[in-house]
Amino acid sequence: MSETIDKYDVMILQKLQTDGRITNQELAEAIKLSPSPCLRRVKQMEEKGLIDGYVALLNAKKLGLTLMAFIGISMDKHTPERFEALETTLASYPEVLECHLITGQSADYLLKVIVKDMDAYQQFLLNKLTRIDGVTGVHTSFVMKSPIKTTALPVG
Amino acid sequence: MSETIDKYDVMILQKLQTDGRITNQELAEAIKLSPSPCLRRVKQMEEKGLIDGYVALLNAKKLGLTLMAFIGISMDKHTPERFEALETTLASYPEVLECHLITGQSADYLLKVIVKDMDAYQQFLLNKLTRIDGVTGVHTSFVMKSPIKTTALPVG
DNA sequence: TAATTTTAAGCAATATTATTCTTTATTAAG
DNA sequence: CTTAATAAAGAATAATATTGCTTAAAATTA
Repeated sequence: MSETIDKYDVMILQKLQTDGRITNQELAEAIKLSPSPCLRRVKQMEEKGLIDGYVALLNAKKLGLTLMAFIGISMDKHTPERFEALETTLASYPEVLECHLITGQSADYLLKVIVKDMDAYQQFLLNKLTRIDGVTGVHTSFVMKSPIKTTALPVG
Repeated sequence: MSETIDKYDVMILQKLQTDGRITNQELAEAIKLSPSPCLRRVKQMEEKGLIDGYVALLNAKKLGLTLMAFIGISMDKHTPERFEALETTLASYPEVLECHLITGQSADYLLKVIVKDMDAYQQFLLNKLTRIDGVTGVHTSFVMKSPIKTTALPVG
């Protein structure tokens, strides 16, 4: 099992992180390799799980999703049951983009949430988040702007 | 200028947010439309800016990026110059995936950072972050796990 | 409601692109 | 060096995207 990532693989990954719909021919040209070995490398990295998948990134503002927030959540008990129940419930809410279990004294979970407006946020908070068992504290930070926003991981 | 998003567009966006490399034929089939109007809709939404782009999502763990952190940053002065300088500097660091200007008393900025290990994190903190002009406080929360992690915005 | 206009879908032909197989080259080990 | 293994290149075929044209559906007006 060759777990080595050479310079060609790195270049492929960098390109695909920027343009996930680049044609194999263009990709091959960009990394100075012919199409067939280029495609083989891509497929191998997909199978290895290095590439999780391909997605379209949408423009939140143009879709009317103007309010983003990071929400710190504190729990009463730190039991696996509490955590699992919370995670399952949150996973069913499409406005929750991310949920992270974090270290630190101020919160147990950190959520990234996106909604239409402040009214929708209020609905989310009152009707969804604060109704989850075990949630004792909620601290919201609204996003005013996001000068850096990338899905590209630092490779190489 | 038709700013209306109908049910076909919604279905297209939902599909593309899950599989950005789906073929136009498969996409057309999925939304029950023939390939040519399907492609036309996709192109239109790309031009309108509803679709920002397409990217490959990589597996951080398999790339050896095992440590993710959210970092709250406090600034001495809240002047545009300070903010711009910080943002420009941060944008040059590939380990910084996101940078958000946020509301709240605990921090001015919230960063999402990914690095190889704790040693790399220390290097980032000491050699990069804390050396930026105006940074008075830094509070780190490490990510233990991320049960929810999607780039798909709630459409429709 | 009927006629008209507008808008979008369907169809078919062409151009691109992906994919596979075979051959050739490069690299590593003995 | 020679041999074996690995990967790249090339060429042929299959799949897909793309375009222009025709037809249908929807919306508007009289």
